[in-house]
Amino acid sequence: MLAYSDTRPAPAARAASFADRISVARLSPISTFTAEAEIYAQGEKSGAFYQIEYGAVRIFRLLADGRRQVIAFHLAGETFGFEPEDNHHFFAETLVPTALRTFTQPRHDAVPANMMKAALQAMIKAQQHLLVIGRQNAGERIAAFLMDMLNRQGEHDQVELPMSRQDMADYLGLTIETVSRVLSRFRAQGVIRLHNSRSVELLKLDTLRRLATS
Amino acid sequence: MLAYSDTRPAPAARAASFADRISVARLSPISTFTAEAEIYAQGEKSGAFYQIEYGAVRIFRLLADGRRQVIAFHLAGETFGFEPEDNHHFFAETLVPTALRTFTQPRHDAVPANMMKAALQAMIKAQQHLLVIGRQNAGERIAAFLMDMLNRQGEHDQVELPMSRQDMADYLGLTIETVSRVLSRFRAQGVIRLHNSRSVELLKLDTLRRLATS
DNA sequence: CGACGATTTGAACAAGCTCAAGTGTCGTGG
DNA sequence: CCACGACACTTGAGCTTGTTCAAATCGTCG
Repeated sequence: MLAYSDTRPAPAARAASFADRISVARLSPISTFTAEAEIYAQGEKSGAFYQIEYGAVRIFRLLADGRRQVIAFHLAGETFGFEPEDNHHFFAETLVPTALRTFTQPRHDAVPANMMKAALQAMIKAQQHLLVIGRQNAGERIAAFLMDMLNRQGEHDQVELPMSRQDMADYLGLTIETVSRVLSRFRAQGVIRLHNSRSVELLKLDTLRRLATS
Repeated sequence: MLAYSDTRPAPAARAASFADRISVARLSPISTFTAEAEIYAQGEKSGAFYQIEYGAVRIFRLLADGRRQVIAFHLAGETFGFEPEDNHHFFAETLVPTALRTFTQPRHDAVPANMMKAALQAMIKAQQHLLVIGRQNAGERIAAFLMDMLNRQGEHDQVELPMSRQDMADYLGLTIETVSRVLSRFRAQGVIRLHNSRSVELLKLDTLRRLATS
């Protein structure tokens, strides 16, 4: 079993916050997935969205020649799967064993305000990520990624990575080798400590924060 | 006056489609801006969103050292300015003389479905752009950009660019020199023809399409 | 005509990629 | 309990793409 699943119980408080305000919450079924399982595929019929009870998910897109861009990672408590059309524009797969609560999208003319807000936050997040990928160098991208993961995990200086180096590389628009080299450099500089390849301790938070927002 | 404004009347049909379905449409005031004018700034109070009557707009973000990422360009008929919080996350500026219709966001619990759809489409667009910037090379990025502009302008093979090379570079995560070199290469290969630096004729659409989606 | 800003072109450089080999870790089976 | 194999990750060396810095050209406007 991956270190991630062992050390990180689902943050129940955060997980509940969204469902509480959705009237159909108690009707929503929960499905469980093994690690590396497909949740939906690009082009597939959409119509539902999902909240993660526990586990982690990657949303990504492929080019014809196999190049892959990971659009987002989602952790326990977060929601994903909103689509403007009837079909999914991306693939969604689990990283680790994962349970999802499925919500069916209202077919009415109006949409709950908190759903709108969740969608808009996903949009802002994607747009912020554009800056990282478009204008920051490898070190800055990794720093931004680590700070983002830290903020979402609520620990003081400990980050558990549910994804592989390849996933990180495909999220940050880098190669697996560059990701590895930057992490090694950070370790050599005393900026981080790697307990194992999926567990990072952030030793110099101010350095990382300065890099991330350069 | 820029060639863009001279040659491109506002596409009235498309411009009307959104406003028609918004009940407050007839109450919405219109404001006009000169070229290169600020519409709103990052951190500024938000609460309204905008539809372009005529003209064009860039949405962007800055790093401390001046690096800039253009998140999106918006043309006549399109909407922008949705925010999940009370403050703008980005800057919005006009590229050319522009008129905007301002809509005040409903403060209710529910949001019109078509507003949700517009927001989700902006999200998908940003996420698609991540793939371009994260995983495509300079030629592919320019090709994708030209095809996108073509699709939004409705012409058969003619694209008018309301933005400078610097804007294009900051949108595509490249430098101004690389943008210029790729365009020159495309011209040398007979893929495009440059009437002037802001007006492009697409001669080999299939080549561009293949590059863009490679 | 002349000047300014935008764009293009050239040459050298560097960040990150590719290809290749090495190291570590974990699960399985003897 | 230890050996083995598979796979993920790390490290190294050379190369490519796109950047940087610099200069030339173009277009527009007074």
